[in-house]
Amino acid sequence: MISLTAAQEPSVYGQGMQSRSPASRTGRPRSATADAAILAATREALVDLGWSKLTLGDVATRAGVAKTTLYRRWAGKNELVVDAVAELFDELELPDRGSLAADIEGVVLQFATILALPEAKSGLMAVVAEATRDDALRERIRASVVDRQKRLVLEGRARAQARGELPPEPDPESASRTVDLIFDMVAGAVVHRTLVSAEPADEEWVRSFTRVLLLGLASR
Amino acid sequence: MISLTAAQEPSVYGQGMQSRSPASRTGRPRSATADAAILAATREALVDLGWSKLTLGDVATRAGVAKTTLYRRWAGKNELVVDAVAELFDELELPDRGSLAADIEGVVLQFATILALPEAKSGLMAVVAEATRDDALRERIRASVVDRQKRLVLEGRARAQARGELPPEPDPESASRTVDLIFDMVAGAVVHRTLVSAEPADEEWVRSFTRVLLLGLASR
DNA sequence: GCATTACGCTACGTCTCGTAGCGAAAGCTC
DNA sequence: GAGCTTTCGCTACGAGACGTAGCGTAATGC
Repeated sequence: MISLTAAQEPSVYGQGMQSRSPASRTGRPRSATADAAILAATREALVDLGWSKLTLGDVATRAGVAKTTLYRRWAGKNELVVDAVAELFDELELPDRGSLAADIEGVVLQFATILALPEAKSGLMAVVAEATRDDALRERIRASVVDRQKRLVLEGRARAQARGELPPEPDPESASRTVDLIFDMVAGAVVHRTLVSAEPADEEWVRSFTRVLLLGLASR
Repeated sequence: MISLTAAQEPSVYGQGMQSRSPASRTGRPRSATADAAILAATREALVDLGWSKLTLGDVATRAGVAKTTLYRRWAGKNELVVDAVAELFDELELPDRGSLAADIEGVVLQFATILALPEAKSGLMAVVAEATRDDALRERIRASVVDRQKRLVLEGRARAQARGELPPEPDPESASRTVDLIFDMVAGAVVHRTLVSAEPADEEWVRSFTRVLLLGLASR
């Protein structure tokens, strides 16, 4: 994550996937410390100010860097916030609790915990809203946030099929659609519960949700 | 917040539920035409510019009113967009198609159709994001958008229980929680599918989703 | 008529934006 | 070390949006 070296040439905006090019360019390298400080400052500003009142100038001051440094690394507010929020999802993992139900409950609870953070709440939804009009931004979100979640669904699904808890799907086409459906149901429900209903997705709720989801998937 | 007229009398910001006070105040009444023009212009601007680049000055120009008129009626961008988007959900209704599955599919499809509109996509999520830091705004969204959807869930549920398609729940407490759960699952899944996955919530998807949901709810 | 309120218009200070230019700092290669 | 390259902090700038104030005028009720 995070660049500091860059994509190809001098290093266009953002990080995306830095190739860690062996031909380390000449010149003064970008400060990795500054990157960390900027992203941390962005999350801090999200908590204090929220999305709409967050300004890049303020973030620069909090991070102790010049405003121009921000503009050299990120194209704008959207990209910066995506990267700042994406780091929150780094620790997301799939625990092996022995049963599909327990595994799902664990993951959903992790997701809910992250989403309960004010910096995730105000930041993530705002960039998703912006992404409706910006394909590059949506792709950035997909790569750094969504895919990481989706991988957990795939792993959990494979594990459950190995256990015999879910029927194996022969048709890869329909299997892919099923994964997409599950993913939208899980992530969507947690997001809606947390942001729109503004109620905590606590253990009790997660248990109820998991039960409905699994019963619906199993009985086919 | 702000106040140029009084607190109660004249009818504070927004329309929310204007009491249509019988004691119609003296003085020149507010133009209802202007209200409609402003909200329509707001939706138009959402389509053309998106949330972040939408300015109140531009909306005023599109609507053919003075900028000051906007500020006299709405506290800011958030409130204005909520009202503009809320009108899109006016036509939401629960069709009686004979079975619970068909009813749900109908409602979900209606919801998905509205959410596919660019003015709904970019506007709704943005205000939801802002509402994480503004209780009054969240309440405004709840009253003008969410509750209208939730009522459909309640109606559909009652109808299904009358048909015997769902077990009646004796405990009102747990019944309420179940409705909340269903609501978060339905609305959340559609929103996530449309905005994050950026795939259309078409008939095929809605059928798959409804089947999983109903199987999960019925087998208890 | 008179009081009251809404409207359109203009003008204003303030803030943020995003960029440009500069000298200094920090790496690498030779 | 010398020399090259890139980044950094800093300052300054025009452009644009914000939200408000003030004015004269229009539309209602008494």
